[in-house]
Amino acid sequence: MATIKDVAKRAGVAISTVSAVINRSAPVSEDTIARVELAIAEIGYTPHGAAQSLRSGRSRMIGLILPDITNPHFANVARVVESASLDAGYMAAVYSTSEDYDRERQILKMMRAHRVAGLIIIPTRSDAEHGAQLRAEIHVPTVLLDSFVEGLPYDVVKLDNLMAGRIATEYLIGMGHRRIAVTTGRDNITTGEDRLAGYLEALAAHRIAADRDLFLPGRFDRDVAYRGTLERMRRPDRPTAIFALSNMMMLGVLNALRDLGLRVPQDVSVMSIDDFDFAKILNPPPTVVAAPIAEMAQRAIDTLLIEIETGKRPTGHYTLFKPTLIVRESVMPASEMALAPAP
Amino acid sequence: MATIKDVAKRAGVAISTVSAVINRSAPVSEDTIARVELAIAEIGYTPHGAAQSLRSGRSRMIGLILPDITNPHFANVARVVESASLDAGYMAAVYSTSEDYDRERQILKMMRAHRVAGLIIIPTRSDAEHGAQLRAEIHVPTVLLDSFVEGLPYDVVKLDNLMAGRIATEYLIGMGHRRIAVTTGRDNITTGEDRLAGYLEALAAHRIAADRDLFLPGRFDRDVAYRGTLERMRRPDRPTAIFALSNMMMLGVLNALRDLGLRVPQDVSVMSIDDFDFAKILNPPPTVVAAPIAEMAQRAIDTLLIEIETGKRPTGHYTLFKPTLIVRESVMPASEMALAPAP
DNA sequence: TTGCAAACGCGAAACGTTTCGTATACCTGA
DNA sequence: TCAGGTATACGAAACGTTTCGCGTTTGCAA
Repeated sequence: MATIKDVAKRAGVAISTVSAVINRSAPVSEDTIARVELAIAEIGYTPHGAAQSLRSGRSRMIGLILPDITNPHFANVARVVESASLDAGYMAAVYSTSEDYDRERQILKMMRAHRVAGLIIIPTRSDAEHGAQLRAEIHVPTVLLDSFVEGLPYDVVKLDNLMAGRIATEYLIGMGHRRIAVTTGRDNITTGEDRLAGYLEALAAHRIAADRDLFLPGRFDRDVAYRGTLERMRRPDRPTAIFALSNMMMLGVLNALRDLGLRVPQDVSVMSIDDFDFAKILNPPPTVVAAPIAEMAQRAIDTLLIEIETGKRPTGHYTLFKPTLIVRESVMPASEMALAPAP
Repeated sequence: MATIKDVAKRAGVAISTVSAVINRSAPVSEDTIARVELAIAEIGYTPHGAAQSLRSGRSRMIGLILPDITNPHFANVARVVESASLDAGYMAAVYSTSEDYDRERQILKMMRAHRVAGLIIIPTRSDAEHGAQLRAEIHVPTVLLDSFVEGLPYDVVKLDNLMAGRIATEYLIGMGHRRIAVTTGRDNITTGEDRLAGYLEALAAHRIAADRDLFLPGRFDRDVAYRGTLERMRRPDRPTAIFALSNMMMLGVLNALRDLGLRVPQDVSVMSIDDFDFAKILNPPPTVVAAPIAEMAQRAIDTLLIEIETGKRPTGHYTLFKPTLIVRESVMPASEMALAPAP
């Protein structure tokens, strides 16, 4: 491969001059610039990234760590981050943790080995212990996306999850539902906790007693939500609506309902948080509270790039995005529901 | 950050000895190994990837270039590649082209700048012109996944698309369908061409005349397939079944059918190629011909890593994977279909 | 004409590794 | 005892850049 030396020789200038042209880092005459650029084009020279980052101490790589690229929500994030970083001249490395701590450590180690310039993390746990671990392993500008981790001084970009939970529940209540089941998230992850808090707030505002018998285990996992729904819906005192705290869990809920022979929304209304592309073609298309994923991801990468390029310390600042209610067909007024006999 | 020099000082050995320990590249006494490893652990040293690749000429990075990470098919590929490369000590950079040639060039340039050790490409065009372009821009071991590009000497890992098209069509014919519409792919992409060829082969084997009026434009795009289906199904002589050549197109077909008030499979049977996770919860769950995506991706990355590590020239070899028929509920015997009046 | 600043270009050091030729110490067999 | 081999450790060069301190040239004012 051609090196800067080859370019210099061909253009008849010093290596340092070529460097100055490439980086526009020192005044060079028009004439010389032209000669150098011609030489670069002629021999098809591309600067050696490793050499650049070694010498300059800046790496032009960023990392994106998320739970699972296979989840459309995260795939959308990846898409935006990837695209924005490419335009900014950075190479993005995307990794899925599968919510496995060892995997996460392995990934962080790799990021460290490659001296990434910055990191965007969608954490899978929010507790202080995990925060301490992360803090010990990360030494670059970092932005937390979607959720947050206690005791970490990084900037945070997330949805107003409390509000999302409240909006969804309010809508269900407004449709006359009183027995609203909810698939819960996981301990130590604020996303779920906040959404659940929003649910409880809405209930309280309408003087509806919260009933722990309507909490279905979910863990943000489709299969767990599936089993939880199956189990609960077979028991008496069935809820008239189910509120899934995430899109994956909604899929599990829908699946379970289908297997039970329960129709949506005639037998049970369903709604969830976080829209996704395929939602529209589900049957029925689900009513959801949607997050502006693309804008959030864009904000995260913008924030990160600014931090990297200015060397500015993170503010530890929250950016909260507002959710939107998207009404489709998976919820019907409680009064109109079929008086289906329990199976 | 700690450097190898710090480790050497702390362990009381030469830099080259530390290097030998890290890479197991030269005999070092047990005793020294222990001292060095202790020092590494104590100061939390991680080798500087850029320095390593600069000096050694090997980069421990690979690139995965695909059309769109947001498509579950490709997300699954990414997952496998990412995971396997991590375990092999490589960092994977995943990029979506959006089937945009300028984007692809930009990505390739970035890959070149970072001197990736190898590339896995899911091409968006198969023609010789594109092949020549790629060939000019790629100078590292490369594996072509899913499709292939004319005139490129790289190894290819793909589905037996002809067979997939044949199996799907045979199944439909076996269910008594004679007027089978097909959403076509795109020019210059063998994946679609081969699947279509399989369709035609099956028709011919059963002495059913192919009818160009049953070819719906698809371009592997959901929206195009949507519009194509809408347009065709409004005209007389409707097909009794639609064969979508990819999962995304199937989504478009389903969507169109839904908007037309046509039931699946009572009014039209639908099937497609390439299963995906959400398929199971669609209503009805679609009958598909599935590709073993994970195994294919695994094979691609394995092949690539071998090529990289052994420096072996690519064989230009095809690895063809066999598709599997998965019968679910979107196809019914033509004889049992509702005699729905045209809307 | 002279002096000085600005503009431009150069050379060499340094970034953190790997690699290779060489040095040292020890052991073996004659 | 000594030559020669083996095992281990060392030092320095090199990878392709960026950066910085210096020269040289040029333009302009006095």
